[in-house]
Amino acid sequence: MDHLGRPSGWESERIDAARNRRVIIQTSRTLFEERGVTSVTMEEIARVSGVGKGTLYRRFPHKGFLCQALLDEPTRRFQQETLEILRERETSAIGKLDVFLDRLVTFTAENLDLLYGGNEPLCGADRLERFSHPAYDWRRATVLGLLRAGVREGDVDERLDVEYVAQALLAPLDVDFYYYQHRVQGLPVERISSGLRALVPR
Amino acid sequence: MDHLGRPSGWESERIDAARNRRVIIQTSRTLFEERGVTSVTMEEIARVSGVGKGTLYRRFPHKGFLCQALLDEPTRRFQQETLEILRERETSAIGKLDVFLDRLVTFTAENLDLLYGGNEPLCGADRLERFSHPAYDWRRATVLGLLRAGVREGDVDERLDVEYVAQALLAPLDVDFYYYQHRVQGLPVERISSGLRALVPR
DNA sequence: AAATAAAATGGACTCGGGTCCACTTTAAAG
DNA sequence: CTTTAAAGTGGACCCGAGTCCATTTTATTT
Repeated sequence: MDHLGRPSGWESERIDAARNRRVIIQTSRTLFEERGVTSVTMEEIARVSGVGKGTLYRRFPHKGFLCQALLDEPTRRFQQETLEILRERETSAIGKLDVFLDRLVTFTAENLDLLYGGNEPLCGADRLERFSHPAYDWRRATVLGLLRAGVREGDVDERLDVEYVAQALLAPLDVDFYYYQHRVQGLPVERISSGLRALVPR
Repeated sequence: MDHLGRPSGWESERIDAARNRRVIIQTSRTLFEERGVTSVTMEEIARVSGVGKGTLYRRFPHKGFLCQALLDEPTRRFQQETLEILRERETSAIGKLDVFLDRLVTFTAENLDLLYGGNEPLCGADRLERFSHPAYDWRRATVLGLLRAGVREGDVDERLDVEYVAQALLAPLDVDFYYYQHRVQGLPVERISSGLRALVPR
């Protein structure tokens, strides 16, 4: 079972399991849209889906995984499209980094509710999980690669601690931080994007 | 009652209240040191302190406030000393910003456990609280002031969105992020400090 | 088709966070 | 020294997260 509740690898899913998984995801989507991620409880999702709590928790250890499942398709598309754009030959690494960061900002804005809601249950011991998540790894690796290319192309100071900076540039994209700036302070997306890009050391 | 469980302003605290507050704080300190913030429950703190849960929650709505109370004195001293250093006349604004960020990094490292533990209960609805906390305000205002001074002194590009950047520079100091880099990845304090300072746009 | 093992199920249960409120203590007023 | 009201107290109670496991369903083997 992978982290989105799908059968991983070759092993196949029993039909009752598959049915329940579909029902649970559909129920979650509806409930989340109706009342917001935060105010929906796991108990309720189980009840409305017509399954026991054990069944729900077997695949989705907490609400965050449910949000991830709902974000699965948008995330794939986002990564796909981004990779294609970055494959362009003519742009400089620094230019690509600009594009990448801007796209991350936009993606975050577009999926803010699910991202924010999915962050909620990541509290106690597992709140560091998000830093070892594949999607986060992908971001970090991409930024790191572009920074290194920037160094090679002479646009970035070679003395820069690129490993640190790659991560630090992602910190303002942390969902809570972003949510606060955007929803509470009312900072428009464009300002976040250009502000973030201004942080890239040249 | 202020956010550290102390009587705010002129109103005074009843002696039974004062006694319980002292006992609770002392108990917390001991339990936290013995077993780590995370594994101590509010129930336990109440029980060991010999007070009811209601009494505990009256002053400390959650474990985070307890950690804050324990960090109160170090925080004051830190702010005090920092202000004195920043009052120096000879240093440039950019130089002062360097010092300030470095001090923040050190402070975070020195108090990591309480800071990290205190962040734990900030989950559900109130996880944005940390961004409207006085201590955070102080940081943001200081960085903002120094950036503006930097613009005036000609060291910082005047087109920079200083409001955004002031906040963004604090994002990598977010306790979870810091904890992950330092404790999990093993990044030494000096690298975090110099890496962070390299992010300041000139 | 029957037997068997593995996978899946669901609800009872435990646990801690947090609220509530009837009761007690304090301190100020008379 | 009483009275009185406000402040403080503590434990019963509710709620949702998450675990556990006896039972049921599915898939595979014979």
